[in-house]
Amino acid sequence: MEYKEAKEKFIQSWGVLGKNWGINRTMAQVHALLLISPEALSAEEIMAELNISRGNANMNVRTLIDWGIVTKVVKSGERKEFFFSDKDIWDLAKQIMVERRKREIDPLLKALESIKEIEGDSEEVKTLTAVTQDFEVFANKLTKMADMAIKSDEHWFTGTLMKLFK
Amino acid sequence: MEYKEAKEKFIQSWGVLGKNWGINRTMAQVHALLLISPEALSAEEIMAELNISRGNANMNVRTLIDWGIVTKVVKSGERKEFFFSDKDIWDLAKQIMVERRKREIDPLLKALESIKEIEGDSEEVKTLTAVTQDFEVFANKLTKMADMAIKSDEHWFTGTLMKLFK
DNA sequence: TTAAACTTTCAATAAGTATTGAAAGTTTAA
DNA sequence: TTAAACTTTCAATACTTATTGAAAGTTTAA
Repeated sequence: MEYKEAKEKFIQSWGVLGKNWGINRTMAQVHALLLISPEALSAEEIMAELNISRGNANMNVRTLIDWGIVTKVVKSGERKEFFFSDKDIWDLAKQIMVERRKREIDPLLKALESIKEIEGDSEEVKTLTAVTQDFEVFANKLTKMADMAIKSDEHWFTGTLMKLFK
Repeated sequence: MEYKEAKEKFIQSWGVLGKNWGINRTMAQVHALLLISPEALSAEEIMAELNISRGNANMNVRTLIDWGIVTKVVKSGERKEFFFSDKDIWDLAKQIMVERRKREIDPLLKALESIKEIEGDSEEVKTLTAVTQDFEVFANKLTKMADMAIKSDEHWFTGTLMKLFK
């Protein structure tokens, strides 16, 4: 397979993946492009590679920077900004976990917490209470796992945990 | 808090959660409603509770059945169908894992597999190869974890794994 | 059979999201 | 300063996805 074809396939696949997981397709593609680029790229280069407008490129790059998975790079002698993505897939997964947890899980748990004390003792109340509490326990376990994974310096995921599978 | 308020809060939260994870909001809400209902509900009841049309209710219930997280129930003496969702949050998580893996991860891994052998030895080719292979390893590990979790009869998640955290 | 009770489909349309591109804003070199 | 080089914003618009509701399809009791 030629490089060009492989590159396009990778960017396209990453875009689909992102989309399925609630990330804007273009944002995922910009990220894919930076991920496979040995050197940092300028806005112009991103625009050209992905055939997107300046505004679109800017907006998505900025969001990736907010998420902490892309960094601005200044090159001496160059006026424009360049963008680079760390190539460590584990660091990437960690960042995404932190981000999504902050934006989604934490607010959800807060909402569930407030539901906890319902008045009454009908079957309906019992069911809602049970489901809510079960889910809370489940979500807290996931959060704990993620926390541990995120905080560990060594790659817990591929270390401690994976030993279980041999 | 009153039951009605708590119920609405739960359904609304579940909808937002679903949306963030690539699941249609209404489908998530239908599921939430069935999850907290002690008894199976009819299409009519779902329509009334969520203020949605017959077509919409039917379509989303059917998708939930396809996903294996909702079942049809027949009540003797009743002509219409009723719908019920298992209340075990772990079974639910398992089903969702199976579903999403089948639809998303497997095709992605297949695509990455095909990228593996690129021609050339430039920096660009090296980077693309490295990123692809790293990701493949990572995804395979996640898949393996999910597999193990899914296949285990006892609740591996809350058993074996959780002992690590104590 | 048949007709009432129900479920499913699907074209039209509403609602939600992403993208563009030009104008406004900012930074830098001279 | 100023103006060129660049970045950011945002209203207009294109694109995508979800929803409706009425018509078509199916099942069941008599």
